[in-house]
Parts: sequence; structure tokens; C-alpha cells
Amino acid sequence: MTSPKAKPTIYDIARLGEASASTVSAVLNGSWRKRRISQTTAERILAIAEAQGYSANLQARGLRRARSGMVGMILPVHDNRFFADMSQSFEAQARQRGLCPVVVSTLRDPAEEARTVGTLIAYAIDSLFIAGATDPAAVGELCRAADLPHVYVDLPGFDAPSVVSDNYLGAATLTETLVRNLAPAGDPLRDRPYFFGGDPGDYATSRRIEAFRATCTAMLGGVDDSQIIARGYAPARAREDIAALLDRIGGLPSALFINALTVFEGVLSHFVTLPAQAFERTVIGCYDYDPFAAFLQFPVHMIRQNSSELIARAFDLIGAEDRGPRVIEIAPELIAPRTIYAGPFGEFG
Amino acid sequence: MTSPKAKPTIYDIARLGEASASTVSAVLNGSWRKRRISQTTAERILAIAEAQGYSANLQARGLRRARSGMVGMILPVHDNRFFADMSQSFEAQARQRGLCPVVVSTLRDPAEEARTVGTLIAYAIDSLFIAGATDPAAVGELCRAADLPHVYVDLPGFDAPSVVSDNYLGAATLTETLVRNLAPAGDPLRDRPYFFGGDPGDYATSRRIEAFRATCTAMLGGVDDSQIIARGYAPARAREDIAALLDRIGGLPSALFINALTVFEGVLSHFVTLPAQAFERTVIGCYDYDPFAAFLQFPVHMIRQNSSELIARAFDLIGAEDRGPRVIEIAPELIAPRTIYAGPFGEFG
DNA sequence: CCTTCTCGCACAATCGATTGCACAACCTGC
DNA sequence: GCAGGTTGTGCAATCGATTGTGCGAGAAGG
Repeated sequence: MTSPKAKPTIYDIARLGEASASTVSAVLNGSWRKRRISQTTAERILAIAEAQGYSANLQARGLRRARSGMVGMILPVHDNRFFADMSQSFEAQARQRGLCPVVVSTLRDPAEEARTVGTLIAYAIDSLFIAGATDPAAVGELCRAADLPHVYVDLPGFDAPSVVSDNYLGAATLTETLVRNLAPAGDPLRDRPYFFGGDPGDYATSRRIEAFRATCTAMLGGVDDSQIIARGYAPARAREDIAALLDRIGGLPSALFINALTVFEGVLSHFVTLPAQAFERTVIGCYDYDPFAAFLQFPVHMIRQNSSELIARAFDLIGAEDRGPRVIEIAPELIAPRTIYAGPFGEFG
Repeated sequence: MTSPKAKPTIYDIARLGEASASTVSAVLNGSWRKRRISQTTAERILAIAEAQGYSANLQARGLRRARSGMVGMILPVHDNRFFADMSQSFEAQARQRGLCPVVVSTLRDPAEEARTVGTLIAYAIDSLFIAGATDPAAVGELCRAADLPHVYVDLPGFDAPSVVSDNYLGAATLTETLVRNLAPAGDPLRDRPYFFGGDPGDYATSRRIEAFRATCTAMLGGVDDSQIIARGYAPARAREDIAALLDRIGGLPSALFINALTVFEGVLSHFVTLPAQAFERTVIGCYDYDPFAAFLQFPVHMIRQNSSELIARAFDLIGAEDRGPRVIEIAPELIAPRTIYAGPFGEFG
């Protein structure tokens, strides 16, 4: 209403305040003490700016400063509780630091990753959080070429610091829980834990498989390669593969380690075709947590990664002077079946 | 590797290509035909740019053009399947149009909404999608003052076009389904459908309550105000309120209409404390869909909003010349219990 | 051979903010 | 009364791209 035409600029304010643009600029961006602008002048300018509803043109500022005040984060998908929580944490913490969060999903597509990072660089983001890239090396190289501070989250990078959850610990814990709760049905093929989903080529999955193998070996005397099925994250793929598995071993295994929520979603779409009794002698575990998945027809043990902590440590690393590669591991948490995680203080944080 | 120092600018390319910056600019942004640059020159410049790994400084471009090439979307939260799907659709469609999507959550906080929109405006976004604002009028006013094209999604606005899902239809369908599946237990207080969660002050909730009332009246002869509990979206609040409700009516109602996923999450956190038999004579419905929620211990009828279509129509409206207020309604879809929605072609779209 | 176009491109202003530097006025001490 | 210091502010260049306009050279036409 007050604005007759368009957004006022520092020149407009300068005219109204009978000062120069540089003075106005200094006052409005807080650097006025350093420039020895008098308190009186500062207050006058401030009042006018307020009255005019001034807000800086962030593109102009960004151009001059060669940084935009935006922090980027790329992740595979949004529609998955783990990544959604990451977005949420990332946004909250970015804003707390006065930065504008920009989170973009790249659909596990290396080409899209490169394109997106290129775009973010073109907008002069101040730093980039890489959470789940299919080709982290390529992304890292782009960042290095652009001299862009970056940090890997949930996967380790070799050219910059990383914060990952302790996949080995989490998977070992989950596997151990499954084995302990395993109720044999008398069928050798089905009475073993199966590891299902994910990409053995990525760090997290490979660590989890290691832990799965080690735990099975320690507790059950061994594992067979046929107990490990990991051909991607796509729900559709998971549906096919789980059907094939059940077909092969003649029913549900007595323990199933599902490696991600998207995989679980696909698995579920097959499970819905099964009768309720099919689930009576099986125990399911899923790496990653979802509140609804915790209350399914059958018990599901879940591993909850501490996304808020992951992000917090990543911000610390980005802020640190040492840009060298190093890996910080954060312990995830086992969530028992039929348990709704409601934040550290029960407040649904 | 090829880059010795920093990002090349059009001036660098101009020097290398023995042309002027304006020529380079025209070539690189595609307007060179209009400026009658010869094909030969264009190709030469293009080759050099490619070799140098040139990419435009989008802040500079944005400053000059007074638009950034970014489209914004604000939504309440990310960690909820409905909004996550919206993000996903929004990103995909924005990129398809050559725009850079920026989606930000505002946590149902009017102050945060205003701040965020202010920031987005300061970055000169080209347009804004308002998906779930607590104070839509305030947001709209900010957009109008900045002359920013905007569209409301999932809630109607009075100063710009809107795309909403047909809340009345969806809620009527869901209520009808609940009533049809209702299995009375002989207790008058419990043998009625209850509407639970949301904010009666917002459009969607009020429409849904209308439909709930109308359907109950038509099918059961009436509703009592005590059957409608809507005190917000927060899970923690929902947990308290559902506990109070069960306490008041002496157990689970035979039909429960849950008004949002976040509410459901809170409800679930109370349900986990209940024995399995408690769910034997109840039918649950939830407005909004989540694949895991579809496979809980008890049957859940869900309404799935077509987020992809909502976004598509919103983009149409933003693109249209007519900026006036009007509302387009998109029909949502009922998802039967134990059904995993896997996209229009079963591909987990 | 002298206009009049048309081509193909370069000049220079501009977007809005930031920032190194200059400078006038005033103050201080000798 | 003057060198030297401090204060408060303005000037102008700059960030990297876009774009209205001008201009020389060659072609076309008479």
C-alpha cells in the first residue's frame, strides 16, 4: 500500500535522507560503525529505510560480494522420511545462521547432480552440503573447480570433510537384533537373515553389508552371498526383487534387513498381496526410520539416523578453517517396533 | 583441472575470441540471431566458452534483468509425505521449465512465512507458489507489494489464482467410506465417526468438516459438535487430544477421520500404547496418503491428493496472462487400506 | 560513381549494492 | 597559529551480465 511503485533502492533512501548511497549502504548493512558514520545519521537513514519498506537487493549484493548468502544442499529425493528430516534440519540450522537454505533433489541421477551443482554454483552459493550423491567424486570436482566449500553428509568424500552416520554400528546393531528375534520355522533357506536393497557400490550400503556379514558370521556361523540382494533403491525394482526372493526361498525369510525406506516402500507394495499369516514368523528391520513404518502389521525394528546432529556437525565443519578430508561418524539409534520417535524431549522435534 | 584460477566471465571469453563482451553475451544467451551475429562468430565464441568451462554468473544476469530465474515455493513442513510429494513435483516441473526451484518450509509460523517470503523477494524470484501458509493474506500482500506473480496451492487466496484439491469431495468420500465400514460395538458414544485434527480456521479443514458434517447427517441422521476435535496439526498436541478423546468416550471410536499426516503421527504415538485388540472394532481414515500408513495394524482408508496435478495446474496459472483470483479444484483419490499407491502407471511415480 | 540498405559487430550505460580512498572540518597540543 | 590526528561523509570504481544505439564496410540500385 505504502509503496507507490517498486522496491526502493539505496539511492532512493539516499535522496530522501540527504546522504550518499555509500552512507546508506553502510548504515543498512551494519558496517556503519567501521565507516565512522555518526549515530544520528545512522538513525535517520534507518528510520527512512524502515518507512519506505526497504530491503536490499540480494542479487546486487551477491554480485558485488561474490557470494550470495545462500547455502545449498543436494539430496536424492524428498519423499522419504530420512531425507525429509535432513531438509528440515538443514533449513532450521541454515536460517539460524542467517543464511538462505536451498535444497534440491537430484533423483540419484549423476547428470542431474552435475547440472544442479552447476546451477547452484552459478548462483554463487556460499557452500554446499552433499547429502547422497550417486557420483560424489564428480560433484566434489565441480566444487573444487569453483573453489566452493563443501561437506559430505551421509557419505564420505575424499576431497573435503564428511559427516556420516556410523553405518557399521547401525547395521551391526540391527542385524544382531534381527538374529536375536529370529524365530526359525524349520526351513533352512528361510531361517536366515536376508539383506535387501541399496547399491553395493555406495559407501553406506557397503559398510552395512560388511556389518551384516560380520554379525551373521559371529552369531550364526556364516552368510551366503545369496542372502544379500542389493540392486538399487527404486521401489519398483525392490518390488520385483522381493517377489523373486520370496519365490526362490518359498516364503518370507524369518529375518529381513531392508536397507532404505524407498526399498521398504517397494517391498511393502508386494507384501500387501500376502495374507496376514505370512508375517507370523518373520522379523523385519529397516535401516532408516519412519513413524508409520514403525507400526505396521508385523514388527519392524528401525535404525534412526540423527539427521539434526549430522547437519549440525556438517555446519561446524564448513565453518572450520581446515578444509581437508576427514570423516566424523555419528551413532544412529535403534528404534524398537511399535515405537514412535518423538524427538529427544518427546516433543516431536 | 583446466581452470587455472576462477570462473571465466564474458570478458575473458571476449578477449580470447577477439570479440566484444556484448557479442559474447548475445551468443551465450541465445539472443545472437536477433542481434545479427554471424554463425561463424557464434560458433567460435561457443567453442571457446565451452573450452573455458564458462557458465554465466546468474546473479549478474538477475541483477540486470530484475529477475533471477528462480521460482519459490513455501510449505509448512518437509517431513510429511504430502508436502514432500509436492516438493518433488514442484522441483521436477520447475526444472522442466528451465527454472531453479527453491522450496522453503515455514513451520506454520506466520512470522517465518513473512520473513521467508521477504527473503525470496529480495533474491528476485520470478514467482511464488504458496502451499500451505498460516496467514495467506499477509503473504499475498507481500507478493502484491513486490509485484510478484504468485499462486496458491492447496489453499485458496483472494488476490491471485489458486489450485486446491477438492476437499469437500475428498472428505465426503472418506467419511462415507468410514460410515459404510463402521462396525458398531453397542456403545452410543463410540459408535460414531469422529473428525480429528487440523485447524478449523484454515480453508481445507473447514471444507472437510463441512463435508464430514453433511455426510454424517445424510447417512446417520446427525452429528454432534463433540464429534469434531480440531486443535491444530502438531503431533504432540494430537497425542494429548486423542488420549483425552479415548478417555472421554471410553475407548476407540468405531470410525475416526484423521485430518492430516502430522496429526496421524501424533495419534499413532498414543496408539502404540494400546493393546492390539483395541483396534478390532475401529475403522480409520486419513486425509492424505502415506505408503507406510496404508499398511498399519488396522485398516486405514486414505485420501491421496494429486500433488503432481496440483503443481502442473499451478504452473499453468502462473504462466497465464490473467492474474485474477479464481479457484481450480482437483479431485483427490481414495486409497483403500493395504494398498500401496505406485503412481499412475504402477511405476512409483 | 554516388546513395541507400543491410550486415555484423562494438560502445557505453545500466542493474543495486559494496568499498578503497580522498577530503573537509574540527580538535589537540605546542 | 600550525602540524598532525580524528570524524563523518562523499566519490567513483567495481562486480558480470544485458541491451539500446551507433558505425564502418560491403552490396545493391540508379
